[in-house]
Amino acid sequence: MKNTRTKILDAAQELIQRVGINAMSYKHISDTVGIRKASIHHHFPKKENLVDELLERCQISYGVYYSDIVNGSDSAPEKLRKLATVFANGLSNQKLCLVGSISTDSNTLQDHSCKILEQSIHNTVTIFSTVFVQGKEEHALVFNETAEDAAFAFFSFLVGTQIVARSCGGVEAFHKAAEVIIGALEK
Amino acid sequence: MKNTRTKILDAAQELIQRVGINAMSYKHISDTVGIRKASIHHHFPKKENLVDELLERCQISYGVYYSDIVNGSDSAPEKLRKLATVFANGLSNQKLCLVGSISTDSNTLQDHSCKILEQSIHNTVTIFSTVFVQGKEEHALVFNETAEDAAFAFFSFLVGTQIVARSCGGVEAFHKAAEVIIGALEK
DNA sequence: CATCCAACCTACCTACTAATAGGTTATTTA
DNA sequence: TAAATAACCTATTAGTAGGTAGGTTGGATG
Repeated sequence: MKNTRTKILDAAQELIQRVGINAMSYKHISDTVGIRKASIHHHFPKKENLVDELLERCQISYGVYYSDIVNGSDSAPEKLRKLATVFANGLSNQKLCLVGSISTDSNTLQDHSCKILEQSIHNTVTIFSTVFVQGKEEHALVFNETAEDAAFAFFSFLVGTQIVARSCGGVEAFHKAAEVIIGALEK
Repeated sequence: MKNTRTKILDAAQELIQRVGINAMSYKHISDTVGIRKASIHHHFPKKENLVDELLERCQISYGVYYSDIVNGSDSAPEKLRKLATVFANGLSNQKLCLVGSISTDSNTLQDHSCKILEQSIHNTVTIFSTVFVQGKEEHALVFNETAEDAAFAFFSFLVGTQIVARSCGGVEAFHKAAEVIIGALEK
């Protein structure tokens, strides 16, 4: 059985991914988890504490998830397709990537949260860049700039396409867009 | 001299681009414009009316802006670079594309606003797609899928990179990422 | 058994939200 | 000049936000 703390984090994450960080409230979490609002403050005194821990948690969980794909035995383009599928799956549940969702509201975050967010993005890009190093070595991916720059571009593309496709086109539009970009990179 | 209605729209747009639609309030607009909160309700009875009009207005203004670039005499890749520069300029003022900013919070919008948002995205993609048609004809851009799909992918990429780069890397990271994607498309 | 502590509660606070009611002012129009 | 109208105001509403004070419960430890 999950403890209350984890239940709060899970509910908060889902809410942020669906409606954004500013539309998510302790009231919503309280309704979802079945606990009083004040009890959430017992676990996370301020909203920023909750956000910080959420970002750190997803950094670990998604890091492992991405690493599994990145360190597999597929070709580089195939790995990019698998990474895109992770985002497509989120989209099919109307859920955005947590980092992407929070980034949009980054101007309303505390300094400390911004730092963690920046670190989360940086770590994700670092994991992604392995695929581009592999792709360059195997001549399966062709791109200007460094592998890190390419990984940053690809991650940003996935974040943006998730956001735009949720409003217009859905999962189908997402997959076509991914095929355009991955196709362009592997020529 | 701008009339009050326009001043309200301008202030609201700037606020949404900076902090998102849910962190923007009539109070903020009132402080910015120097008018009472109730007076904003006189012009825009509900917040959704303001958002709707804002989306329609930006559809026209940005439509013209994009069209100027798209219908110019540059090569297709050069036009993509100019479109990217529009987003880079917004980013340098910490401002996101209005459509991108509102899309992130699309799950908290009224149905009618969602429809207009969808239409705005569709129109933008239609304008962008002209460049990809040109690029294919001139063999300056190479991509799978249709020109519309490629335009959708490119627009989504710009939206996402603006969001991610604002949290991590800034304008410099944006330009490098744009070079990766445009470079990949023109090979 | 006593006390300690985490977890959770009720009850409340201040600040802010969108929105409304109703009055004043100034400009335009018949 | 009189009526109508748009623009703006003050004052207030009901609801929600994040956050706090202080009490209850129940299990672990001395």
